[in-house]
Amino acid sequence: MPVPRNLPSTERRDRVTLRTIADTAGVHVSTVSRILNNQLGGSQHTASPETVDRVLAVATDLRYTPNQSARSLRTRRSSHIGVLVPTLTDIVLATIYEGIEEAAERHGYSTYVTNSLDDPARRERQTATMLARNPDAMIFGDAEAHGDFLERQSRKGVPFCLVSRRVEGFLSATTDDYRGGQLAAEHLLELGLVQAALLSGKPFASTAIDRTAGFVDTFRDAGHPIPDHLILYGPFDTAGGREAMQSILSTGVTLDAVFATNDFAAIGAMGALRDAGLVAGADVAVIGYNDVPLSEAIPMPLTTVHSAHNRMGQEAVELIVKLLNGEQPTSVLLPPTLVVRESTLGVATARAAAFRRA
Amino acid sequence: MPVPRNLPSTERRDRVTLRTIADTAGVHVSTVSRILNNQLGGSQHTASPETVDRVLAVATDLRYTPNQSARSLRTRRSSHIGVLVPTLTDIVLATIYEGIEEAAERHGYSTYVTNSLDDPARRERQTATMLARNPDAMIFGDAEAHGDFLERQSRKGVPFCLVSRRVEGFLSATTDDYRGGQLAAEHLLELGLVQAALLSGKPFASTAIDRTAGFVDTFRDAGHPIPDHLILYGPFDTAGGREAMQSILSTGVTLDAVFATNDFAAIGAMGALRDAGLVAGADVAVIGYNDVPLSEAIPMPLTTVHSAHNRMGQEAVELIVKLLNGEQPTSVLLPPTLVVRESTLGVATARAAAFRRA
DNA sequence: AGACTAAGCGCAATCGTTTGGCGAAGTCAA
DNA sequence: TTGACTTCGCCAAACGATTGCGCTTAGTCT
Repeated sequence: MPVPRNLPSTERRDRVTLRTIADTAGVHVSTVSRILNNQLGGSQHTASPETVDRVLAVATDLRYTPNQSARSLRTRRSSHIGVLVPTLTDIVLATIYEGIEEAAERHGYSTYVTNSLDDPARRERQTATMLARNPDAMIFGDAEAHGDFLERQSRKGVPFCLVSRRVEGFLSATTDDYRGGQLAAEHLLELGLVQAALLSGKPFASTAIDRTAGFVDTFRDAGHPIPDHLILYGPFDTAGGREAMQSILSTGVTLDAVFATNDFAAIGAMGALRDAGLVAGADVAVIGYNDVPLSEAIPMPLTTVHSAHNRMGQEAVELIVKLLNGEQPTSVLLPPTLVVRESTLGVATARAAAFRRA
Repeated sequence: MPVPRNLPSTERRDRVTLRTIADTAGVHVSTVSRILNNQLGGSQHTASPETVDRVLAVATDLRYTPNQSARSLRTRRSSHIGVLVPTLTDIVLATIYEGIEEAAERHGYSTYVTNSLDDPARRERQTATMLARNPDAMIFGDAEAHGDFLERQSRKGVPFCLVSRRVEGFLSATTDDYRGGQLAAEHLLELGLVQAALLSGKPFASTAIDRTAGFVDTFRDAGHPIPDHLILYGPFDTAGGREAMQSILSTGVTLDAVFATNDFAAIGAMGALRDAGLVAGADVAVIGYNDVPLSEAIPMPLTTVHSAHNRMGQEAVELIVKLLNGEQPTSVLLPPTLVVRESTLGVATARAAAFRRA
């Protein structure tokens, strides 16, 4: 193998600073600074058009890039936004983060992200680390419904907003998870399915809480209340969803439908149904949440509730930008939509067929 | 809804700087600086034990956190590492990034990440943005086998290393993908399966190239060369894997096995087999790559090649740290392992049964 | 012609840290 | 007592950018 070529260079990279530009353009450093910054909103301190052109030419010629450290030392603004999410290995959060990044870049901010794994101690540590980097603002994707973390955070003077999960009284960009739960429930009820089990999520996350409430309320109002023992909480991934479903099935209940507050749990549940000799989509309708790419690509495409995750991330940044501009934005609540696929469509048909046969 | 409480605070946050500490401890600012930094490697400039204690006490008392901007303005070191990946929504890259983050934090570096989407123009832009933030080093997870990007990058004086994908002549932390391809092939050959199709990945990524080569070479050497028309390239996710498999099946070939260079493509392929009335794992063995969590949780658990993604990320950072310490590290190549699950185990048995019946 | 205005630009302080250099005091030996 | 060293800590100059203030000069008004 040849010698790697990407070693640190010893040669002193001749840095181009305001001074360099000032000297070659024959003006003072402060003039250059003003020209480079006011470019758009030329208000107070202007320079003659010729000077502006000359300086701009020199700047682009020398490929000037401002030293962010110097700039933020002086201005006390960093143009950084710190982002905290439960984990980036969850495609939903990763997608939200992509949206955040896109919007941040558009507004001239750069972001850095870390994951709290929903562990309070870790969250404290990560937040402290982020604050040490002097972000102009922060975005929390891992807010918990209870606890005083956000209270304390809001006393630190760094503005922030929430994304994905909301908490009453704090600015947030989320989707209407209660409505999402309703959509799922209405769909099942329209199909005539009334015996439902529910795989909820983390009990401290508004996403799980709201989706569950929307679903449960709708079933109750329709006259088909869901008994408590058919509602399971937990951090469900595919394996977790499978186990949860198994434990429900092991009680011997008869089910028409299962609603899981995330697609991976739903996929796991489908596995458990299969293990039990039931056909997901024919014997039991399965409905998930999030509409991850996988859910339409699996052998039994999954009915699910779609949310605009990328968009949500972008909205969070828009809120932050408004906040930083001194405006008083209000929380954003995006509408979810139902995506109907095979995993819920076969059951009614199968029932009808069975009925006819009988 | 109550008024959001996370608005920017107007109150001037009284910053505690070296000066604050110096004043309350009754020493000079430079003394404080030295004490806080030399703490470990007290070499030239020492302070008396009493002074050290006093200053340290004051510092922790006032909860001093150094101003990174000022520090990096002065030292020309940012303690930042820039990371570029194809996309964070791929769980493999997200896991690698988590490893990067862990190791970076351990070494006192912080990271920021963006995704290039494997788009050359975007890669250039993102890299420029990152460089403007003066990283001490960079990590590229989206290296392409050809092109002069890395060549040009190495002239910019910012050290870097590659992760996930390797390129001859550049420092990298990867797994032995050629070996991984071999493992997959050997497994199938041992099961007596000789008619294989191959869903390769992006033709410019060393991961796809090497895995493919390892697999193809092994089959060739065993006397069962794989015809070109059974090797498909493309950026395959689940849907893509499904389509690719369909197109192969539509040619009417008989297959013993399919090897996909990523698990999602493999899952898609299983779907296509099912559509064609074939049972994955019984009629056709399916083997994937990466061992993502989903692969063991699906109804037909997937045989796959496991790589230590988190570890790989950490190794990349270790390389960077060595580089920054002036050492000349050599590339890291982690060994993959084969994880055998049901998707390859039923075929031989089914054959034997069929044979007995005949 | 004198006074006043405003455009155009330079001056210098400042943000918080780091670090080479230097001075004062203490230690030790001769 | 003196000279040679240490030890401990202060001084001040950077790093690169921003910004309030004030100095020119040219143009306008009376």
